Amino acid sequence: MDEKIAILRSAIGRFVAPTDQEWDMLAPWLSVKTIKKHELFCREGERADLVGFMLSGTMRHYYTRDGIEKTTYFYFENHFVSSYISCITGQPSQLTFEALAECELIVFPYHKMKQLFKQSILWQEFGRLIAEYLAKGLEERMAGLLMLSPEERYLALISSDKTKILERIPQHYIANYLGITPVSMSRIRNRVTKK
Amino acid sequence: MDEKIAILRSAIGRFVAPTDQEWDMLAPWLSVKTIKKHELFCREGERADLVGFMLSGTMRHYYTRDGIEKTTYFYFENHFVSSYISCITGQPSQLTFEALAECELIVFPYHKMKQLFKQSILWQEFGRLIAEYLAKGLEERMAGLLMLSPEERYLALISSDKTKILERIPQHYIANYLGITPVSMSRIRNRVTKK
DNA sequence: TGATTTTATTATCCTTTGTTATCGTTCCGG
DNA sequence: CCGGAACGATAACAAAGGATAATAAAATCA
Repeated sequence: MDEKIAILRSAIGRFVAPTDQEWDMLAPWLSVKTIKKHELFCREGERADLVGFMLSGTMRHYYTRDGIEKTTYFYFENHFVSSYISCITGQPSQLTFEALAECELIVFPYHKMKQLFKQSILWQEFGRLIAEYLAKGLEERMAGLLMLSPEERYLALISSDKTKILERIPQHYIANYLGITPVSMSRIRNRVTKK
Repeated sequence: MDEKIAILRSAIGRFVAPTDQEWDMLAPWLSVKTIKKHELFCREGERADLVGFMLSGTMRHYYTRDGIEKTTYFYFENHFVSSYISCITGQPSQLTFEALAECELIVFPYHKMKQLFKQSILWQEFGRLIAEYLAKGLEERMAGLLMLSPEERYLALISSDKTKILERIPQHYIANYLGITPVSMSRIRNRVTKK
C-alpha cells in the first residue's frame, strides 16, 4: 500500500511539491480500487465525483450517440483518469469509462479535493495545473482534428505513440479516436504500409 | 476608464468574487489597448504574455500550416482572449490573433497574473476556474468534431449561435472553424436551406 | 466614384470516406 | 475443447468532401 501511495505522490510531484503537512490533508481520502475487465469506472448520465490514478491496467472512455459508442480516449498506468468535466461542473457525465484490462487505481472523491482547494493554496494550485494540463492536451488534439487529414492523423499517432495505444488497444477503438470508421482506418493502414 | 474596469470586474465576477483588497493586487497591471482592424494581438512563434478582455470588436485566431491559415476560434466583446497555452507553457505561440474589426481591450501581463497566483488563494482559484472553463469548451468542441458530420456541425452551429459568429464572421473562416473547406460549406448551406 | 480585392456560389472532376456485406482469424467463456 | 462472439481485412457501391476554376456579388479603399 505505501509503495502505491508513493507512486501517486511522485505523479503529483510532476505538478506541485506538497509538504508532509499538505500531504496529510489528502492522504485520509485516498483508497485503492480494482476494476475488472469490462467493468465501468464511470457511467454516462451519472454525476461523477471520483478522480482516479491508474497504478495498472487500461481504460477507455466513450460517448454514446444513437446507441453507438464513440471511443475518444485511452488511459494507462501512471496517469489520472476521471470524468473531469462532470466533476467540475456537477453535471451528469456524458462519458462512460470502461476497463479494457483489469485496473488498479488509487481514487479520491472530487468533492474532498474541492475542500482542499479552499484550505490550501498548494492544492488550489494543483487544481489549476491539472486543468491547464487537460486544456493543453485537448487543444493539441483539436488542432490535429482540424488541421490534419485522417491519414495524417494516423501517421502522427504511429510516429508518436509513447503510450502504446497501438499495441494495447483494438483498432476499431483507435479509429474512433482518430475520428474515422474502422473500415477506413484499415484502408489507411493498407495504403500506408505499401509505401 | 472606470466603467471599462467595471465591465472587466463584472466578468471576473462570473468566476470569483475578489474583495477590494484582492482587486487592488490586480488593478495596477491593467491597461487599455486598441487594436485596429487587421492588426495582430499575438503572433505565431512569439512567446505570449498577454491576457486580454475584449470591451469591443472581433478577433480570430489561426494556425498556419504550409503557408495556409486555419482559423479555429473567434472572440467577441465581453470575453477573454489570449494565447493561453503559450502563456502557461512559456512556449512560442502556435497561434496568431488578428483583429477582424477594431478591438478595445483591457490587457494584463500573464507573468503578473502568475505572481498573484502565488500571493492569493482567490487569484489562484481564478486561474483554476479559467483553465477549467477553457478545458470545458475544448472538450465540447472536440466531441463535436469526433461525433458529428460536417453538416451536423454546421446545423449545430446555426442552431446555437449565441456569439453572433454567423453574422459577424466571413464564411470561409467559419468553414475552417468547422473543419471543412469554404466550398464544402457553401454546398452544405445550399443543401440545408432547400430542406 | 471607380478599380481592385475579397468573398461566396456553382460546376466539374477526382479522391476519400462511409456503408454494408463477406470471410477468415482470433479470442474467450462455457 | 468447442462454439459463438469479436475483430480485422477486403470488396463493392454510394455519398460526401477536397481541389480547381469560373463567375458573380460585395466590400474596400484610393
